Amino acid sequence: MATVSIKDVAARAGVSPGTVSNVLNRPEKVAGGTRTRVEAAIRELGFVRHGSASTLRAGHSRTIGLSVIDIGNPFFTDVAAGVEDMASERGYAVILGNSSGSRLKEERNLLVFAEQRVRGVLITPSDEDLGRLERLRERGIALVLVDHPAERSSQCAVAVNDVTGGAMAVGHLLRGGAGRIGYVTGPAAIRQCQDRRRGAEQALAAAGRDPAELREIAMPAMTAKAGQQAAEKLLAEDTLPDALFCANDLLALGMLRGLLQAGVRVPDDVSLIGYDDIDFASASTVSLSSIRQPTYQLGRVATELLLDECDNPDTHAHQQIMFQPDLVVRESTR
Amino acid sequence: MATVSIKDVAARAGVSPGTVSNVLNRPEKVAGGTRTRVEAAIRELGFVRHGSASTLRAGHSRTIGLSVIDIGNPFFTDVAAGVEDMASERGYAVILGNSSGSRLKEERNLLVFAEQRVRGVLITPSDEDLGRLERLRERGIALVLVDHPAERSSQCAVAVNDVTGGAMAVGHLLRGGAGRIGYVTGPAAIRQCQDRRRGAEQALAAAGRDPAELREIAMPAMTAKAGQQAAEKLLAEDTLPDALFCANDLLALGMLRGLLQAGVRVPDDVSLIGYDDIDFASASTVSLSSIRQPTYQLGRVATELLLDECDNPDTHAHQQIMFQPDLVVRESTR
DNA sequence: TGGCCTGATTAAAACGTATCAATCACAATG
DNA sequence: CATTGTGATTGATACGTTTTAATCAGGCCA
Repeated sequence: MATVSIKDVAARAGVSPGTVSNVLNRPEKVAGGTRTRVEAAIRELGFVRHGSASTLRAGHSRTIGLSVIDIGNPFFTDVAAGVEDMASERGYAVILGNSSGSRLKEERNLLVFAEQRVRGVLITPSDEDLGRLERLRERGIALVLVDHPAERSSQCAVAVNDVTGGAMAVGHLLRGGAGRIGYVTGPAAIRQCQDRRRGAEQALAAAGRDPAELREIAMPAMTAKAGQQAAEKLLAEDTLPDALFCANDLLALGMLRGLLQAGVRVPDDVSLIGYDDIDFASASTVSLSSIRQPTYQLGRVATELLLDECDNPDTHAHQQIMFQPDLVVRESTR
Repeated sequence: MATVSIKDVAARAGVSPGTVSNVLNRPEKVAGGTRTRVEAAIRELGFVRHGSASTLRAGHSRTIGLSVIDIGNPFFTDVAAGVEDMASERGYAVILGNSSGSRLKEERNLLVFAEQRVRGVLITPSDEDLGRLERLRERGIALVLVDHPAERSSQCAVAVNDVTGGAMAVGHLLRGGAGRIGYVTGPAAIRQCQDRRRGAEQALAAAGRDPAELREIAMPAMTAKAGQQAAEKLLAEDTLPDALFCANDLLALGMLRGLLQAGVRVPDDVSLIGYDDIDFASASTVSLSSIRQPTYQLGRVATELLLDECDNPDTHAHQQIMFQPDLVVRESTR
């Protein structure tokens, strides 16, 4: 209750409040003797700076906002870990917002961020309408898009090349001698699904095949359950494809289970590759080939860009960073 | 840049700043006509309340701190989702801190929370020394322990009964006719591991067996990889146990893979049960029996308790809530 | 000795809001 | 009509910090 303020510290150390503020913010400006005296007073009184007062006066805070689509998804969890680590290294706190893919919740998160006067916002937008994000920048809030390419060069963005990833996956299947290839994907609205399909088609074209050959099986969700349903769908048909590319590992794991239970051998009868390389990809009974993304790194770099923009607004050059994914070959592909 | 304040709104609506503040905080106190006029002005000017100024003046914020041990663990992710949902329903923002099991990082998180003058803190403590948490309460910051039983009745806590869970798991194995039972666990310092073992021993005793029969295989980590290593360890011996209880699902999935690859049939040769019922438990090739915990609910209830303590500090009665886990029987056990 | 410079310290103002006592308008009551 | 009461609104103040200009104490040089 008895909240101890900078004044109490000043009184105890026999200096003025301004000096205490200086040892807090520009220690080099204050003489050695007084500094140690003030630091002692701080320790003795258990003073901790009132962040809100500081923010109010200084005009900016030491927090950033992070808005993700689904905190339950291991992909975003890894990103968040990267963000949190980098932010905490630089003395920033992270306010977490989960949009659950809902535009309404995303708006609400952004409002909270604005109220808190966060220094900047990291966001994986829940849809393609980015106009409203521009309004943030007008308020002086820095912005970095995460796992989404920039629309214009006047903003920062970090992403992983999903087209390349799709091409890697299907290229690998083709090198394994695959004939008919299926693409098991999620909702058409999801950009990542589209990009990965484009990559798959490019790989087919590069191999002198007709991209239209790619057989698409679209599911309403990207979960293991949906993957198993996709398997049932395929098994009800006359012939199976030689190889399957799943738009994420959850779909692939469900598919794997569905196939194995029906007596289909993986990879002997059907090759199978996923995307994301989540932990469980390597732990499944037939370990899963997949496309690895530098997820944690994505979070770290995005945060670094954001803080750079905050700390050096004039010299800061907006960057659009595109990471490249990696092919991870395991047992599920020939 | 041109940040619009409550004064600008007041000028536009032709009222005093105090009235605008009332519209914001106690709309029922202000006459209908002026209220709509003020609300219009707010909308037209794009005013958003300055959270820091509000916090500074009011003496308390609309944020809570959440400190977890490992944001990469699906268990904590689910908890965080529950926290985030409940907090956002009640108009609170969540500041996330990841301690990574490091005491130092935990301290740093708590400092950040204190600076931000969070209304309360939700924490899964990284070790058993809870004394320092008391100091938070002295600062007037509410506190709820998450997934950790309270030490005294003067604090709130929510947890899941790990002893019961352990007993459920081993009881189920015994009913399936298991003779020799193994317990695959993590570091001894982890309270959950100890509690689950105690439950397992109780189940043995209740069946008229000697608790000392329980064969313990301790691993340094609780990951799928560690689970597979545990399998190798077991397979190197003369005889396998009839049944295995793993302290979490990651260990169990690794164990499952190790056993199946060695040609051991599950559940025909060995029954296997895990703990946590993570998503992937049901998606593995032989779906995994497990102990389900109300994880998301844990986060929601913890947040509810915390906000109750914040909003009704006088009538608030500290509660220690202990949830009960559920047995989920799938294919991996007889 | 007087003037000037430098580095350290201080005093005071400002940030945007919430709160509380005071004021106001006006209707109801005696 | 005078009084009281009620509900709506206002004005002023304080919250804890940062920042800027001003002050101060010495040291240096002429």
